[in-house]
Amino acid sequence: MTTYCHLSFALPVNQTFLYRLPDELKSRVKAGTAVLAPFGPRKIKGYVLEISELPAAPGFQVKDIYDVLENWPPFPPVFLNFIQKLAGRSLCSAGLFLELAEGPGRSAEVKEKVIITQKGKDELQSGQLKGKNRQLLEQISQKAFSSAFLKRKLKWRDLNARLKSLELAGLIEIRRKTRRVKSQRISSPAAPRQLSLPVGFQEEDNEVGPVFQALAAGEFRRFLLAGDSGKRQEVILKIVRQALESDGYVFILVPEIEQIARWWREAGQLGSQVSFYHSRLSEKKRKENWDKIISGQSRVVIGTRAILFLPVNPVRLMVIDEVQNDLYEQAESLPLDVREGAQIRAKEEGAVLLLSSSTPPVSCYYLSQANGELIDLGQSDRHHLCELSRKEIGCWLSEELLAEVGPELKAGQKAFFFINRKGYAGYLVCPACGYVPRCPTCQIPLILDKKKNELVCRYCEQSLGQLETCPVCHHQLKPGRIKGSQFLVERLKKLLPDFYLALLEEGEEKNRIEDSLKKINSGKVQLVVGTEYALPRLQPGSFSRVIIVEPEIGLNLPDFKAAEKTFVKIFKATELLANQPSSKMIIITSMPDQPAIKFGADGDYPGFYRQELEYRKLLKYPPFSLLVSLTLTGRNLRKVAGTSRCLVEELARRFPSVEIIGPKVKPRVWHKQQKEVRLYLRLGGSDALSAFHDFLEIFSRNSRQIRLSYKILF
DNA sequence: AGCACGCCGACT
DNA sequence: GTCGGCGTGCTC
Repeated sequence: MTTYCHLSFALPVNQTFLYRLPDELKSRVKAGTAVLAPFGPRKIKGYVLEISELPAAPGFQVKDIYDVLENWPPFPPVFLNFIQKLAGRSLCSAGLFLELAEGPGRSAEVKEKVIITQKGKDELQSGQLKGKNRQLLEQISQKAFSSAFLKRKLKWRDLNARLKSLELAGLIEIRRKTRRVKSQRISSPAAPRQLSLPVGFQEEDNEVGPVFQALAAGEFRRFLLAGDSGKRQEVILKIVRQALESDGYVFILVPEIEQIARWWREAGQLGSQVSFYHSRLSEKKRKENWDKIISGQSRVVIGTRAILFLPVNPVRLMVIDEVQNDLYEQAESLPLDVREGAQIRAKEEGAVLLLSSSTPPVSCYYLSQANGELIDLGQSDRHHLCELSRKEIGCWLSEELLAEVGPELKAGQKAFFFINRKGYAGYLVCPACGYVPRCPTCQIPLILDKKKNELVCRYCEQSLGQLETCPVCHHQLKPGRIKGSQFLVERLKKLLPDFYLALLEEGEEKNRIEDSLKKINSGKVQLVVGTEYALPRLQPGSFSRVIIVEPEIGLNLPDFKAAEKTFVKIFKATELLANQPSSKMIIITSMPDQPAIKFGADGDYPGFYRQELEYRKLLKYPPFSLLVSLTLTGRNLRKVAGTSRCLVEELARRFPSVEIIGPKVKPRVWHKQQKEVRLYLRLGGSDALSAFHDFLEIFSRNSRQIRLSYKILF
């Protein structure tokens, strides 16, 4: 009998590899242990998923594990199960996720310095070196650099091979320094106690009774908490307190780092057992918070998706705040939706999953209601006025602005202009022939950025300099009808010169944004212009006027959630108004009867929900069908495209009822190393999902060099 | 991913 | 013949 290990690497290879475990390492290796193993010509870190005794050697050559890497504390078994489930669902290697779960300084870091030798200097001087080798030696002739720096600076594919051969020739020396991090002196996590909730909590008439019961039972259950944000906050804190009565952890998940702050203030009443965690913490802070969480000193963790990978156990409650936010779906580093990842963990941990939003996704609300998972706390009454104006924004500014906003500002009130487009104008147009400059790769109209004086593509972000005249008929190009934030700022500064103005949008300098927010909160700045970026950053209830400019621009996008997204934005903007009769919301739009706009303006979620559900039913969109977006990635676009065609054929054969939309090449792909092709699929219902998943798993295993991932849209 | 290998065209 | 620039296949 020989002992073998199944290793998973943090590589885009969805497969485990078998190694022999030498006797002298046996005592230090368990499932989850990080080890160093030979892999082709390299030696890399891998994770032990399984240890097994096999009587005979398998039919291929098996190498030995080389060494054990420090990792403390070990991953809890429940956590490892979660990672394996996650990997199975994402069609990718568990090692990729386990790497995310490594705390600060869990394993040793290797630093390489590349130094020129005397022989190297001589040969450089004598001029017998040519080409890339010469360039490389010249680079390091004065000062030694790290190999990581050279990789960044030179961007050569064959850099490592070159370094190796030059080292062998004795022209350079590579000094390797392993920075062994001190093993952490944190106390090991306490063993989970038997869950014991106080008996007195069963308030039958309380709407959160079922949540308390699920917590007590310690089994997975999901709830959607809808309704007014103030009430929700209160209820969530009550549930968190209850969960803390037991031993485990509570995770509060927010869509972006900036939203941690709000929870941090609220959770203050829970005392010192609260920590926050996200991917952009400084090394020191990360270590500090990590230690607090792992040791169990902090059992409430507020943070972004990074907290999904905290290797602690047991987790009793997971809250997903702002569950409608599509940042959860767009998580670039994850091959699946964060919300689905959280659900997989909650299931594994036997935790309660609490989805929370004042504007839940329509399909989420529908399904929760159908499954008895809905807790709707209801909306609070709105007291503000609402006005819809069909005027064009330029007209409105010159005719009504001073009457509407001027007196408010003089009285010390604040006004917020919401415009969801950056730049000066949405496009340029030739007044004579109608020519519109477009992005040569993405084919969409270019945005005029007056500040930088250039035309920018909002898909691929490339800028194309300024274009003064029409290339067809040489007339002067004019800004088009759809205006952006820069236009608004320019006009407002002219029309209301006595008041300070702040612009809040993505891409502004971080310090400047922070400064602006401080001045807005202190009342020094009374006039705010912002895009979607501004909505979660401004204080709710702090404005007496909110003016929404042309919210309809997103409605034409080919996205079944376009209306829902528009509704949510308007709803969020109304929440910025002080809830009193003197407050007023003004929407400047050419579609005042559009349901998303109308119901958004009234802050009427039930109204919008009923209307939207009707459309979804008619068009067979979620929740009345299962919509999946499927992505194929790889180095070679021809291969990716070929595989996608093959996949479409196979799908059509095996799942005749599945509707296939696409394939489409993603517009951004041209600028990335990895090429991407995307398909949209409509499955009949969720019962088809597991067969679909199994098929994809086999298909992905058979198509090497291509990565597959799919997200369920809802 | 990262590495080796192999093919090809450009340039001595 | 040699160098650099890809594309391709493989890793227990």
